[in-house]
Amino acid sequence: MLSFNGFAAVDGIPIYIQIVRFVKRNIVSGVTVNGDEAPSRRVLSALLGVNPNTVQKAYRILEEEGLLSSHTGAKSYIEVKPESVARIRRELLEDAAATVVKDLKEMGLTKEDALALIETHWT
Amino acid sequence: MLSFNGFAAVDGIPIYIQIVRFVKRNIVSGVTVNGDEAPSRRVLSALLGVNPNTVQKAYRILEEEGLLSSHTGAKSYIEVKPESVARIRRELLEDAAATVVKDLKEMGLTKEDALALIETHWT
DNA sequence: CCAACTGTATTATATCAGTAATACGCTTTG
DNA sequence: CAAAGCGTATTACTGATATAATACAGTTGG
Repeated sequence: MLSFNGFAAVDGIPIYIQIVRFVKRNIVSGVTVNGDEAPSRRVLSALLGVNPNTVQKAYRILEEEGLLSSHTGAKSYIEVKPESVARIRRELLEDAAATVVKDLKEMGLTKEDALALIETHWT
Repeated sequence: MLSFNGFAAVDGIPIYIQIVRFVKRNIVSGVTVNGDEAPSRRVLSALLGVNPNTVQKAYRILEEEGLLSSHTGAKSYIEVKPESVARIRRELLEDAAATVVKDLKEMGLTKEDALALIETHWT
């Protein structure tokens, strides 16, 4: 079962986007694998304290990206094809790297400053 | 004059928040210093292609944080007290570091993976 | 079988970000 | 002084996010 342990919503970013990202990251990390059962819309919405429609919005995006298989009446399952993982992994890493590099450079940090910062903040 | 060269808005995050962050980062980096003239609401809004009210929202926040001095009819100026810089610097760095560490760990990266990623993406 | 659960759809409402148009009073500059 | 530019305020509108209440059809387990 796909677990949402460790999911902590940040405000300012739409919840459904955060759900999508969380699932993608867990696929990339290998925590979530092909065939994993996804919690139902109703169950997850109750767990996260959001509306079922918000979860549905996230699930629909995952389905459109070929990462989730849904059929009326039946449970939903994570669907991970190897090529998807490579694509998503590249996508997420590029994005995270580009963002942090842009942010830290804008603050005038050198590469060494940046590396040291990550080093000391890695828990 | 406070320059917005290098400002590139990302979608998904409110523009006024991005303006505030951009100014703060430029203060932290020393590019923007005490007494720098800020572009008027109308000029900056035209430059960024957004509504004057959006810029006003950002400027109001900067003013409330003691980083901008505005008076009806007159130009606005950046107001940087040394203690502000230290505070903002700490604030922004902690935030950037915490975010990237959280993101990369969620994708299953080790500290070494993360450092290598930053290293190769630093331009 | 059938009740419980599933995915899916619809409609209504509230809030917020951002746009748009306009107005007013103050400061600065030629 | 007067015009241009400035900060500030107000109102109305759109679109996106999210909630809420239902409803319906398909699947599944006891």
